[in-house]
Amino acid sequence: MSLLQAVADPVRYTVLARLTTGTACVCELQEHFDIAPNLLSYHLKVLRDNDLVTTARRGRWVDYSLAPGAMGRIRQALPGGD
Amino acid sequence: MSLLQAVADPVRYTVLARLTTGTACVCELQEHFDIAPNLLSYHLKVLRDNDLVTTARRGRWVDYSLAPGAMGRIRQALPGGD
DNA sequence: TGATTGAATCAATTTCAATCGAATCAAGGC
DNA sequence: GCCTTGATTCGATTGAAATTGATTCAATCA
Repeated sequence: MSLLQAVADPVRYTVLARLTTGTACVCELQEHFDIAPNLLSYHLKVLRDNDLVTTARRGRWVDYSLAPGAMGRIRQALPGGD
Repeated sequence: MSLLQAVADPVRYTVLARLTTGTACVCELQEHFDIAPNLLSYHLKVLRDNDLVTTARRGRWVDYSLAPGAMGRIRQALPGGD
């Protein structure tokens, strides 16, 4: 799956949009969607596999953050993004 | 299909990238791909439906161009694209 | 007007990502 | 240890988009 395809999904798009404002645990991301936890986990894995997000465990919770340079890489993935 | 999803397809991405350098007829676009003509036509229709390209008939041929503001709309469709 | 070429449309199929359900893992509290 | 909670993984299913094959359209030329 290409970087652009990873971003194009509505759920993953919204996750990225949320993470631009700062770190969030899965449980908080979960509140933004009416989807099963395992489905959100699947989408988060796609973002991880594309190095768009980083994770850090905090006790029982896992915090997700935008990966450094993620937005730049996305912009450069556009047709005009030399 | 969302704007981002329209751009994320490899064929449509390459078409857009080519059109950033100027107008091209379908027959020329065809040379860039090893796909059937009707399949290319399908992808061009997706781009048309998303107002990313414009067309102009020139005799037997149809010229495709980037629609005005297409790149701006794509950039604004990104998570950080306010 | 009949043939040819470039392109678009249509119906049917295939393919792959999104979704679902159940099981598993990892950490903390009892 | 056992239970609960937050999160991930696994296998199977679904569904939307990509692809195929055949047909139709539009314009030019013999």
